[in-house]
Amino acid sequence: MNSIAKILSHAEASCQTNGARLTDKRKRVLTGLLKSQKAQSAYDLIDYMRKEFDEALQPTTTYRILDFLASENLVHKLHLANKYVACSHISCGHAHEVPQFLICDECSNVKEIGIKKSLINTLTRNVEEAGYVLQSPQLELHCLCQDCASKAV
Amino acid sequence: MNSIAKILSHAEASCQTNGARLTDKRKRVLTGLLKSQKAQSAYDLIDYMRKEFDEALQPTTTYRILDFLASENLVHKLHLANKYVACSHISCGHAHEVPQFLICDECSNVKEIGIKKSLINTLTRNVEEAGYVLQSPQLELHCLCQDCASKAV
DNA sequence: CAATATATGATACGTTATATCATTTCTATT
DNA sequence: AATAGAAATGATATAACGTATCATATATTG
Ligand SMILES: [Zn+2]
Ligand SMILES: [Zn+2]
Ligand SMILES: [Zn+2]
Ligand SMILES: [Zn+2]
Repeated sequence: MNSIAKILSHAEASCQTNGARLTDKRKRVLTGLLKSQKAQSAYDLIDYMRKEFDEALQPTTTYRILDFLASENLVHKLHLANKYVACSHISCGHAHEVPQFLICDECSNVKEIGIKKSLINTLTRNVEEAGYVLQSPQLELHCLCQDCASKAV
Repeated sequence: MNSIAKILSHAEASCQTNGARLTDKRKRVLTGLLKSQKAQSAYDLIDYMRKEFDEALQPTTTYRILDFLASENLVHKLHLANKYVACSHISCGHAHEVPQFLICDECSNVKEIGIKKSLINTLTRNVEEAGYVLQSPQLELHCLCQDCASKAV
């Protein structure tokens, strides 16, 4: 079983646990995002799906499916870049932690890393001191990836 | 001298130091953002300026002016919310630090606080461990403000 | 004043996202 | 299997966000 098939079967199991339906269409969109190996805007993804899989998606459908996949933690929405990226940890088994995204400003490469507990604590404390309540500690950071950083020298 | 006039004179001085021109139009846009007391999208601001000051702004002009004000650190762009907010520290005198924004998901209220050095260090270390280079440590966090949090109980 | 740089006006267009209503597919119950 | 209700998808239109381009006006400098 290749890697994508394995991820899909994990995704399917995870949805089943939550009483959610990973339909064929949703599965194909997820597969597209996985194969593309990068963050894509909804419209990027529409183009990609048409070119690579000859599948016509409308904006409405695409956003709906991406929202669904995000609600199942199979896909993450990067608010900073207006893009969507497949979760890097679908087949890990463990519960999904709060993600932290490193977004390359040059090439849109995205790395998903876990946030350290201590950092979340510090953040939460900062926010509380300011009288606010933290809703989601998901972080998105403007970065350069290794490749682009080395080129930029 | 009322508070806004005071802020504007600081802003003017700051621009002069940088060899930048705070034109009348730019000053009026900054005044609008200051008076509105909250984060606004470019189009929100266009509406606001028309209603409150009977000033017609085109999108192009508005974005240009907002970009200018942001480059002078008089206004900050919130990438997460696609909104702009007047800097809270224009008349502080001290050099502008890397800001951290607490954005109320309910009412769009924004609080600007400084990032603690230790937090920046931790972030930078995390990013380096992942092989990336941090471009800007500006943080934008989904929160609830005090008012909205108390209502939500 | 003339030459240059900076700022603004005006029009069009491209991208991103949602609203709305119709149709199809799935699920559960009889 | 038939039916009814829920969930998913299709289709069309439109709203919201942002930029490209070229023309005009204003400020700065020599
Ligand atoms: Zn993930
Ligand atoms: Zn890169
Ligand atoms: Zn500021
Ligand atoms: Zn609020």
